[in-house]
Amino acid sequence: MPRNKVKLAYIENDAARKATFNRRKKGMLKKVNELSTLCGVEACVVIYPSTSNSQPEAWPSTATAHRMFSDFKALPAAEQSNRTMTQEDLIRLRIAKAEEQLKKVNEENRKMELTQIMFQILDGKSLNSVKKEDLNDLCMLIDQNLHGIDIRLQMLNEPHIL
Amino acid sequence: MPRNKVKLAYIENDAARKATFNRRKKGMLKKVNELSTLCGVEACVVIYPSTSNSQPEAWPSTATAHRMFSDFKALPAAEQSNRTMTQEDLIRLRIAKAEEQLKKVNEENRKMELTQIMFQILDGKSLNSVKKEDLNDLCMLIDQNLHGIDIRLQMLNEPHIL
DNA sequence: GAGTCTATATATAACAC
DNA sequence: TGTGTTATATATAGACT
Repeated sequence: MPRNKVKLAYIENDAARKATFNRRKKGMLKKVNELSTLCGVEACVVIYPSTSNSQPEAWPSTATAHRMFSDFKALPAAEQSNRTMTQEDLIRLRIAKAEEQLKKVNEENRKMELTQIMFQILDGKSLNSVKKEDLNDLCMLIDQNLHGIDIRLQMLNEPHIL
Repeated sequence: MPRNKVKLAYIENDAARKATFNRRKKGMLKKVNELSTLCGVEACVVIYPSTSNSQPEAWPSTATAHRMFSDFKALPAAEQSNRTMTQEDLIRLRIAKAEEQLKKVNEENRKMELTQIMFQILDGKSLNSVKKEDLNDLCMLIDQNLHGIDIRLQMLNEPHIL
């Protein structure tokens, strides 16, 4: 914007994009803090650098996100006069969607956990150390992975497929 | 900051604070979107107005949160745990927000329903037609209303209170 | 309240180191 | 990479509608 007006589009140049990211991240967080201070609200920002492999960044902190959630539960129910059934339906829809997301997160976590256990076993760890409740799920996961390996072997044996 | 330089502190004046909140919220979200577009990152903001009884607000949309989660899947296992907690916290925050709204809607609907029944009875409708499960709540509501009437009668009888 | 206006405070792109 | 400098684009406080 200064010196040159910048087109609002993804910056292809790596160095320029990184520089802009750092500059603007700083500026944006300052804005968030000002809003927070001036207006007496709690604000929380999370950035996921989807193209790089760096960690997601959260402000002011992950702990704050936690606390915001706890505080929320303590809120007194306020008077709302215009609520309708239609609105209730919409809210239920939102809850359902969010719960679905939550389920996905949990499933993904479970899969990660089991994958790690699988690799530990492939690396020589004793099966005795695996929790009983993990074994069944682990079998399924290993089956899935074996299937992938199987397909690759087929492709190696039949190079014309490639 | 323009016209006058504003001191970075909580704005006591209600109207001014509300106006500033709306103005700056808009500006801040624009900054977040620009950062997102220019640098190819996913960003998410939650604002929790701790002093008022309004609901927390989240940006950008549910759809974006979905996509953020999908991107997240592709990351190596070691980096997952940190990200997951933040993501999960945000989703839980949204669920809590929606559930709180839902509770309000239900309470309000229930109260309106009972109030209608109460007026129908005052209008001569038989008590036999009232559902068993409504009777208890109805009594409480009527008690509340009678209490209000009682106080008004007292005030009429003792005008010096006014 | 929600817009519009306008003077001024800030944010920041390019450059240089 | 991370600074600092500077010219310019933006954001926005207060006033008015």
